[in-house]
Amino acid sequence: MPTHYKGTPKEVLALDTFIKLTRATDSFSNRLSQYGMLENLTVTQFGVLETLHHLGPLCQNEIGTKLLKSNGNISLVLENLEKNGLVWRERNPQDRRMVTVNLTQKGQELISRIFPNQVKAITEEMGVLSPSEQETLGNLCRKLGKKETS
Amino acid sequence: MPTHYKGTPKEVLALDTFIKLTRATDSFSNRLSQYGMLENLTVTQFGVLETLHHLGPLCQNEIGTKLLKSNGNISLVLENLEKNGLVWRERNPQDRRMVTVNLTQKGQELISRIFPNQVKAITEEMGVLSPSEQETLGNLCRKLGKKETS
DNA sequence: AGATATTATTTTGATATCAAATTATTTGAT
DNA sequence: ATCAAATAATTTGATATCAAAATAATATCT
Repeated sequence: MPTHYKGTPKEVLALDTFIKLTRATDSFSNRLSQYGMLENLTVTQFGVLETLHHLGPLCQNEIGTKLLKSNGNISLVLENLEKNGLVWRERNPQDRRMVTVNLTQKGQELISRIFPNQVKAITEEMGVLSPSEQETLGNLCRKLGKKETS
Repeated sequence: MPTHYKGTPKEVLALDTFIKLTRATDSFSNRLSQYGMLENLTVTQFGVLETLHHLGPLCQNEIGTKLLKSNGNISLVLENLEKNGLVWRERNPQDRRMVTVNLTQKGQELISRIFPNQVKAITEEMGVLSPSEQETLGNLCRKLGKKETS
C-alpha cells in the first residue's frame, strides 16, 4: 500500500518506513486533538507551558531549542501567552539581552489541570501497543532522532 | 531525559514513547529539509505532486483525505500550484461538483526530477537503522496509526 | 416537478510559522 | 577605551493552515 516507487530494495524500505512514521505521528496527533483537551491552546503554546511547568523558568532561546521552533515564532507564541495572562517575562538583570519566561499563577493552574488529562489521552491511544512494543518503538525513535539537540 | 511527569508506570511509558515519536519525526523532517531538495515547494505542495504522480489525477477531496489536510487548505495549495503551472484543474463532466486535478507537463517533469533525490535523502537518513530495525519501526507505526484512513 | 438534503469547492478571518532584517546588549580584540 | 563581532529578542513579510460560512451542483423524497 504505502509506496509505488521503483527503486532499490533499500530505498523502497526506507521510503516505506518514512511514510509509515509520518503517517503514524500525524494520525496520532489528529486523534489526540479530537479529545479537545487543549482548551484554547495551540500545540506549541501547550508545549511552552508544559516545558516551563516541568523545567521551571527559561529564557526564550532555551524554549525555542527544546521545542525545535524558531526564535521569531517563540517570540510571538509568548506574546500571545502573555496576552492571555499565562506567562510573564522579565529581563535578566545579569545579562540584559536575555528574557526569563515564567508561568503565572493562572498558567500554572491551567497546565496542572490539563496536562494529566493529556497524559491519559496519550496513554489510551498508545494502548494499541503493548508495553514492550512501546519500549521498542521508543528506542528506535531515539536512535532515529539522535542527530539533533535533545 | 524525556519526561519528569509523575504518573503510573503505564502513563510514564506512553508519554515517553509519544515524546520520542514526535521528536524523531520532527528531527527527521528537519534534517530532510536541510538537503534543500524541495526547490521552492512546501512540504504539502510536494505531497500533492507526489500523490498525483503515483496515483494519477484525483479530485480535491481525495487529495485532502490522503494528505490529512482540510479541504480549505488543499484548495489554496492547489491554487498556488496552479499559479506556478504545476497542476491544472478540470470539472468532472459527469458530476460537475467535482474538480479533477492533473499534473501539467511541467509538474510531471518537476516531481520526476526531485522525487528520486528525496528518496535518496530519506534512505541516507534512515540508514542509522538496520533494515530489520526499519521493518520493526514500520510495523509498529502501522499498528499505531491504524485507526485512520490510509 | 419542486423542495430539501447532501456533497464539493471556495472564500474569509484568525493564527502559526519561518526567514530575513532590525534593534539592543554584551563580549572580545586591539 | 573604543570598535567589531556575537548573541538575544523583536519586527516584518510571506505562506500555510484550520474552522466556519458561503456558494454551487447534484441527489433524494414526496
